[in-house]
Amino acid sequence: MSWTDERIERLKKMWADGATASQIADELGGVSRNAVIGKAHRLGLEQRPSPVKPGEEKKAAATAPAAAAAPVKPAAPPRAETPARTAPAPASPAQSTAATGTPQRPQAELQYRSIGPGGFVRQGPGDQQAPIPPAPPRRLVPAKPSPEVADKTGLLDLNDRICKWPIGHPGEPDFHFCGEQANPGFPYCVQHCGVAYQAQLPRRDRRPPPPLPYGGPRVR
DNA sequence: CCCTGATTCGC
DNA sequence: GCGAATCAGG
Repeated sequence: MSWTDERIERLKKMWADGATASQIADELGGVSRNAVIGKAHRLGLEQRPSPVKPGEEKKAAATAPAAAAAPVKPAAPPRAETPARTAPAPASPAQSTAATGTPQRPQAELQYRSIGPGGFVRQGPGDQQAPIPPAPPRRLVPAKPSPEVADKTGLLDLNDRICKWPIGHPGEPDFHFCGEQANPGFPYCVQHCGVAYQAQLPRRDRRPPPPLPYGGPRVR
């Protein structure tokens, strides 16, 4: 996905409105939170209360205080809205995480509700939330352990002392865990620790093909 | 652990 | 210019 004029406009607008980079990324789609932040900075728009910013200091800048013209900026947060607690704000279907069911940003005072391609509406605490459709009736039944996993180390067998190295892939019928004696202080046995923990090389010299397990790129 | 924005740097 | 990786605070 590329940065078309429209997408840049939306980015600017939402950024100015105080949406977080994640919200913007979700809304735009096809880009990561990092991409949004990177773009925002390249566009020059920034100056936002950052959790990591406020205390600005340099290590090597011990001397030469005169050189800097000392551009003092008040940096008054234009967004002075009081975080009025919104009563139970159910996530809209578009933004709910189906699998986990966990609301992603319940603390946000502004939500951007998509109204289709190219549009969204800002929704403040006072606004009405469209009623969410009731979930279809479901009866949950316990899964029966398949014979393949009978003797293997399953999720429920995990504890601090045994190796949690996954064998196979989640969802596969015989997915299980290593189950060996764990290396004390580590989640894996000695052997798997050797695979899991490797010296950090400079990015330049790193061998891309990452070690197992999983290895699949994160999918959204 | 989750979140956040900032920064770096290979591409 | 782009954005993943990383950093660092809450």
